[in-house]
Amino acid sequence: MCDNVRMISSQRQHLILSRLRTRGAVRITALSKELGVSAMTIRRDIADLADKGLLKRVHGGAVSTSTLLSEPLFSVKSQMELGLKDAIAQRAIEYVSPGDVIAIGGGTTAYVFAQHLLESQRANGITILTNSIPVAELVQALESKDVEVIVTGGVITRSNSLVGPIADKVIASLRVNTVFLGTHSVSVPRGFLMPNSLEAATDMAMMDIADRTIILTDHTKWSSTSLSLFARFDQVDTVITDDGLDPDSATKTRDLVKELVLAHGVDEEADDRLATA
Amino acid sequence: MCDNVRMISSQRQHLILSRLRTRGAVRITALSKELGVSAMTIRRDIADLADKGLLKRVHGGAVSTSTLLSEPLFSVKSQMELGLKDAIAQRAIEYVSPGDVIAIGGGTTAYVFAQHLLESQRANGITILTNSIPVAELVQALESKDVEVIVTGGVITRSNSLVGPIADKVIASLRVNTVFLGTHSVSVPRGFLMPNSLEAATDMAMMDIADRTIILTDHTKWSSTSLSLFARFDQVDTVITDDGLDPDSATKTRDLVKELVLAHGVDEEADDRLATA
DNA sequence: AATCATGCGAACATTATCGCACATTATCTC
DNA sequence: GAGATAATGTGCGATAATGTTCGCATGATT
Repeated sequence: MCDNVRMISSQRQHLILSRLRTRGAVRITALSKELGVSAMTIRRDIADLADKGLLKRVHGGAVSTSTLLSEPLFSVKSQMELGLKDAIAQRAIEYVSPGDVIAIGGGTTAYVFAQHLLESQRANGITILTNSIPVAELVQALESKDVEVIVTGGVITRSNSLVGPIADKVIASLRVNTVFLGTHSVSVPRGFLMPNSLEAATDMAMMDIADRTIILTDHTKWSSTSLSLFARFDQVDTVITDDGLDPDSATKTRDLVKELVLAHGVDEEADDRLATA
Repeated sequence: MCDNVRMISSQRQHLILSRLRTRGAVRITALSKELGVSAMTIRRDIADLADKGLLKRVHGGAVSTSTLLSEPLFSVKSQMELGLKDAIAQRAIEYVSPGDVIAIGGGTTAYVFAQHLLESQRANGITILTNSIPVAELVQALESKDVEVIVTGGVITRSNSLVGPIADKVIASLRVNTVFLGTHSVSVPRGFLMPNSLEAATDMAMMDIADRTIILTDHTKWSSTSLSLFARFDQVDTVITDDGLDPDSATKTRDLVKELVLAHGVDEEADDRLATA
């Protein structure tokens, strides 16, 4: 189709890595067809990248060495405590059933949750409402799935979330089973806070239309603080965090929220998913 | 673009860097055609810039030094017929004034237009309403100083556009000076068509809120056809295409539309023209 | 286990790109 | 304007990237 265009080799290799990050694995035949180059060229590209240790060669293609080593859609920040976010995401998936209509907010934690969700079987036939551009693009990248995505619209923020009156109005006209939100900080006993008051308002709008609210947040958020409160503890059904949370905060939080889930810590078994690919 | 005007080296080098920022990589052959200078000159420019550490030379062109870190905007499809789309985009920029509120639709042609617009000075203080996720991300990625972006929301399509009743409703609540739309096919004398009727409806919604409608489309669209009509010729103010359009279609189209602009494109046939001239 | 399909990689063919040396053209200076 | 100087274009052999062929290995299927 686009045979007349040739990409620079580094562009190809970059795209391969990009695919690897979103899909975890790539096939040589598929890449060859998609990029309009011969399979041999793809092999050579993959060999180069393997020499640099950026991926792992397997029969028929390549898999990523460390799944989430580099995250294209987010800054370096998301590389920290990635194991924690993975663990949290894995637990959160249990709260989704096939056919559900869910909402997913902005931020890296919610994004990692979306990644795990879409790789699992629970994503079958679900509908996702989101104000996060990365989440929307993620679903688009995995076109095979039976997932519908609705984007809220609104003004775009530095963190690639959509906020403002347009977003709030769109959200208000819809309804979802469960909303999954990240948070910038947790304040005991006040609740959950965001640095941006517009984002806080959009999160509130999402909670208003949801039967159930689930907060996804790693334990470091307990020690930071922010400007705008978007949810009190009694408005939240479940808080999912990791077991790095100190016992004192854990007990205090458990008294305030209906359910507190502690996902098991820093794990390196992220390669499980890749082995099957 | 302005092939008959010779740019001085610093202008060329500035443009190369600018391309690099938006696309992540440039190809010497493409730049040579686009700028109307020999490949050797481009090589010397790139060598200069590489000496200053402003880019990295690779076989066939150059890549941005920061391309290793982030390049989510690039897609293979957007490189097709780039010369034509670039020429069209450059002409279209003239229809934007600082401070304008404009709407930009989906598709690669509109995306390339957005790229050029944001590189130019005309983007100062403008507000962009778009239903294209790539366009929205583009503005975000460039950290364009003085540009506000509003995303329509809606259901996401294969082509990363947002459509459906939500998009239409959001659009209907706003108002813009000018709307820039791509099209899948041009039918003389019927009008402009899209393969997806939801996208057609969203394009119509954008036209409804705009004082002026401008269609951006390369000449190949005259020879294809689609399902859903979204605009008749008399509803459109300006059609911008490239001079690869055959004279017969050009005259017929000129009779139907208020203004037809033929941008001087650079494609395969351009070599023939240069050789004979 | 036998068969078939697919993927692999080495060797070679092909094409595109590179960069030198030099010709040409533009630009500047007086 | 004439000459000097810098910038750009051109031809060509060398080089790198990519494509192709084919024998062999691997994985899947029955």
